[in-house]
Amino acid sequence: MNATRPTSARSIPADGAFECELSRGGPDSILRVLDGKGTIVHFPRSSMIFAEGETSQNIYRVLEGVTRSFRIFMDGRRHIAGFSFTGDFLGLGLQDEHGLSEEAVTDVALILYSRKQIELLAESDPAIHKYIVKALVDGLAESQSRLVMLGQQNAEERLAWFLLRKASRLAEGRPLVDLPMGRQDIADYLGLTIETVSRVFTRLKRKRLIDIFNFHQIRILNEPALQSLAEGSRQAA
Amino acid sequence: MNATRPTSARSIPADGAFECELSRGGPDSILRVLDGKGTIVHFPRSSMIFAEGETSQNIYRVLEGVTRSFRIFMDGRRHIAGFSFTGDFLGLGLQDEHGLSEEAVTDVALILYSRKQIELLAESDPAIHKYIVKALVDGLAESQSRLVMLGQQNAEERLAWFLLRKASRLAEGRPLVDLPMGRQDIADYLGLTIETVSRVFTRLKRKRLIDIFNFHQIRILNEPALQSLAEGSRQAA
DNA sequence: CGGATCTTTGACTCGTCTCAATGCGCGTGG
DNA sequence: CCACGCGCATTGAGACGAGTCAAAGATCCG
Repeated sequence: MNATRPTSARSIPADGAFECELSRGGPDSILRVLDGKGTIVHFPRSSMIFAEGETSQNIYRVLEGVTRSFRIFMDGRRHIAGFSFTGDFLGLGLQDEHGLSEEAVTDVALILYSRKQIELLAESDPAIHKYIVKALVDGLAESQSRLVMLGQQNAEERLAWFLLRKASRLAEGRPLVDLPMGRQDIADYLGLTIETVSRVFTRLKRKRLIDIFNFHQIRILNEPALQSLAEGSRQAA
Repeated sequence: MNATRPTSARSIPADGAFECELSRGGPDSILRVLDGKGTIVHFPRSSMIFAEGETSQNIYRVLEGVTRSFRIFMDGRRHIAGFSFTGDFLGLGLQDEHGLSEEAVTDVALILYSRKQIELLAESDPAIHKYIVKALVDGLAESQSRLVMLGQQNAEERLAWFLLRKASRLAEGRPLVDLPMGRQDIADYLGLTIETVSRVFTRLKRKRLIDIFNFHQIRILNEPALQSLAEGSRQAA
């Protein structure tokens, strides 16, 4: 509704960080085809990138920063469907009326493609098609994992699961976790309240499993213990 | 582990129910290509269809009956990922090590394809490829819906959600719900305990929202009320 | 009919939510 | 530069919903 409109800016050319991004691990050579096809746009922290239906028009790819996709309900609750980091696509698997909006958690730079553009590319290039299918399958696997988490885990297990996931994401191997999002974001993502999240952070700190520098910087002190917490009852028999 | 092996039977030819099935609504004409390619197998109620890794070898399609895909954890808990009905594919989006097993809820008849078979077909026929991608996207949408359910809804809302889903599934429009699965199955699917499921059934009955003939036959008496319960806080603001 | 299996119901416990107050960090303006 | 206020995070007390444990009822099938 009252969406903060993009701070336009198709100025910045695809250099520097962009090139660097494309060479991040994985089958990104495939995606080099997308170079120069899109338009770069910037959004300030907490601004809305798209609301609901707009998704069907465009597809974005994160260049820099973090975003959240979410939905707000009548009673004011918010469900966060996921966070997207550098390299991730936004709106890939979503059709028209999904009701998912996207906001910038930090200042972000995105590349914008038209859906048509992507679809044509996918049809002409089987490698791209394959990549997109893989993204969908991965997304499905991710969802399955979260379904188990939400269905079976308690607050402590959920947060451990979350921390480990972000740790491997942002600092390969190193037990330092950067959490650009706030406590409320984490709560809405894990299906908890902000108070519970906060309490569990404190509890994990008292147990010496983690150390909290500030709101956004966590160090994992006892990774194995955290791991077994996160896996909890999740390990298949 | 102690999986009940299939009652073999590749005897029954693809007639009757099969033909009928293929003409059920939707883009099933596309799937006619799959006719005669697969092998028909039968499984008795509660027998295991495949366990974990086997998924990667074959892909099944339900001809008749209902199945559940699930995972068992160390502590004995079971998470049900979903139920599959006539026409559904089993193991489509799953790669190798998903840890999902599949069991027959009722006696079932399945058509079995090799994954290779499907992949070749998909490569040669873009319509099939498109169909599979659509199945993946739909699966993702389904998962998103369940994530909201598990993250935000209470027991009553979850059961209402479940009943309406099954109602539309098995008896288009008519408010009669057939539940081939037991209470424990429903509980493991909704992330509740069997006792809670049972209590909520009773509560909905006392509220005159539903009527319970027997364990497996439910009539929806007040669909709008059930609907608003199911949507609860789900309605987007 | 009898036993196995599944469901329902009840009493109690425990975890998370709710409501409310306090604390902390940071930017703004005096 | 400090004081203030604002937004966010933390902490506490109490309520409530779902889980647990236990027992009684249904239902199915031999």
